[in-house]
Amino acid sequence: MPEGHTLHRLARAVQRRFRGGPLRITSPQGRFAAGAELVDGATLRRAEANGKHLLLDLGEDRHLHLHLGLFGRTTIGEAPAPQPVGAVRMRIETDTAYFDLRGATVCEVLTGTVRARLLSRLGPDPLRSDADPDRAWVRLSRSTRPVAALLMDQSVVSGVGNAFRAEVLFRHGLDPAQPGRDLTKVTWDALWADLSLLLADGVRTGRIRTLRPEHGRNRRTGPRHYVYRRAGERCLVCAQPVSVAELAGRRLYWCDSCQAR
DNA sequence: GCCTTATGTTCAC
DNA sequence: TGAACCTAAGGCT
Repeated sequence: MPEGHTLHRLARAVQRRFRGGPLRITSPQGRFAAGAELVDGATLRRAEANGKHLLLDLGEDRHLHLHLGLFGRTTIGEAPAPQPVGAVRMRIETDTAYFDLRGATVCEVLTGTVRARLLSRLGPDPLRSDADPDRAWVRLSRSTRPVAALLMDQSVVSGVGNAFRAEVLFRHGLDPAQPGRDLTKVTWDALWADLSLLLADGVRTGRIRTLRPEHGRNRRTGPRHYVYRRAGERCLVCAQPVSVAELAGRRLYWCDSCQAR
C-alpha cells in the first residue's frame, strides 16, 4: 500500500526496531547480493522517509535507498526469521527482529552525494516538518497541466499517490482537470493542510481514511473512500455515479457533479 | 488454476 | 503513449 504514509510508517518501525546494530544484511533472492555485501554488518544511524522513498543511513557514506513502487511489500517480525519463501530481495536481521523486502522497484546503496541529488528532485512532502509548501505553489501556479496530474508529480509534491490524489480533490470540490495556474493560493494552502492531516492519519493507522464522520468515517462496512475505486457507484454526497478516466496511465476517479468547476 | 488489477516509476519510441 | 519492471490479492472458472 505504498503512498507516502506507508513509507513514513515504515521508517518509524525500522528506526524503532533496527537502530544500532550490527545488522546482518543479505539478499536471499540474489538480486541485491552485491549491494548487500557493501552494507552487511553496518549500524543503522537513522531511518527516514522522503515522499515515497525510504532512506537508511548506515554510516561510512552508505545510504540504503528503497522505493516500493507498485508491487513492493515489506515484512517486519520477531527473530528468528523464517526460511525465506519466494523472492526476498533483501533481508535485514538482528538478534531480535527481521525485515524482508520483496518486489520493490528500487533497492540500492547510495553515497551521500547521490542521495542529496535524489532528494533535490523531490517536491515538498506534507508529512515532513521541514517541508515548504510554497515550493509546490510556485510549480502549481505556473502550470497549465491539470491539478490531478500535478498532485501526482513527485517533483511538485512528494508522497501523494492515486488514492490520496482522488480523495483530496473530492474533499475540496475541485475539478481534476482544472489547470494548476487557475487555483488560488487559498485553495492550495487548504489542499496542503488537508493532505498533511490525511497522510498523518495514515501514518498512525496504516490506512487511507478520507471520509468525514458524517459520511461514514467510523462505519465498519460500506465504502471507505469518496471516489477512489468507486467508478459507477453512487457518490456519497450527491448520489450521482462516480466517474473514472485514464490520465497519464493511471485511473482518475471523481464526481462530475460535486467537482464541477 | 487463470485472469485482472493494483496505493509507482523509468525508459524507449 | 506504451511497455517493462515485479509480487500479491481477489474474482472468476
